Amino acid sequence: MAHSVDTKKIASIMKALSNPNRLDLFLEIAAASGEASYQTGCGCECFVSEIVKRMKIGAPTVSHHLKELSTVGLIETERRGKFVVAWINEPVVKEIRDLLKQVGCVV
Amino acid sequence: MAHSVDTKKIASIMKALSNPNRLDLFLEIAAASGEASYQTGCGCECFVSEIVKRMKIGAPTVSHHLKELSTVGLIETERRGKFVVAWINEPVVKEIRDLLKQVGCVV
DNA sequence: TTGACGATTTGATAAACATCGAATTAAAAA
DNA sequence: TTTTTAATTCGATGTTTATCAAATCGTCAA
Repeated sequence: MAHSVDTKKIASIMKALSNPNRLDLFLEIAAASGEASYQTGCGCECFVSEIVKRMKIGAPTVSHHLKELSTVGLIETERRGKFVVAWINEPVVKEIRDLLKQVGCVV
Repeated sequence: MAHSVDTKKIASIMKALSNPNRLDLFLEIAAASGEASYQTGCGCECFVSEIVKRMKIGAPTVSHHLKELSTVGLIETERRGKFVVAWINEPVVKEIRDLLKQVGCVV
């Protein structure tokens, strides 16, 4: 079985998670999504401004990272009045998970 | 449940997979490992020189990518006479897989 | 309408990266 | 020993990247 994967696409997703701060941001969104779904049924979204406060990088950088995560489809965002909410885009995460499942010894 | 993950470490693994050629290389090793294990029980290793021929980048670059994959623990390599063999290091792959399992809506 | 606040864009800069050709090392074959 | 082949190291180069400060935009509340 040949490995016919869209390498460029997968690589771009990996790249989006390859910066510590951006990965952190991603995991914060994931965690907040989990909480939201726990509290509200399944809000599965969180306010970005809350996360920004907890992070050690400035708002412009966060904004930049958000766009990068969103460009490769790992998250989705939406403006809600003054604020922005973000949530994980499951299918893309699953794509990576599935790829990694096929990797390695078949033992 | 807080997300207490070694973000730097995970990010460095993601970075190792964030270059298309390097990801390709990684997947080639994975595929060859699978084949080897199928044919021989579980050789789980492959000759790098074979892979190099199939790729569109030069040997120096491949060498550099191999080291990068190996530094973060995604693969292991060993010289065997004139050649070098490589194989996937499962535990590290599993680490990533496990992290992604926890990501997203809990639905 | 004006002020305040969250978010984004712009411009700049320093650091990291991918890649290559040339030189070098390691090991086998002649 | 000399030659060939696989792999690595070195040096250089052009590109991408993360980050910030300053400026701008969008939205709401006085």
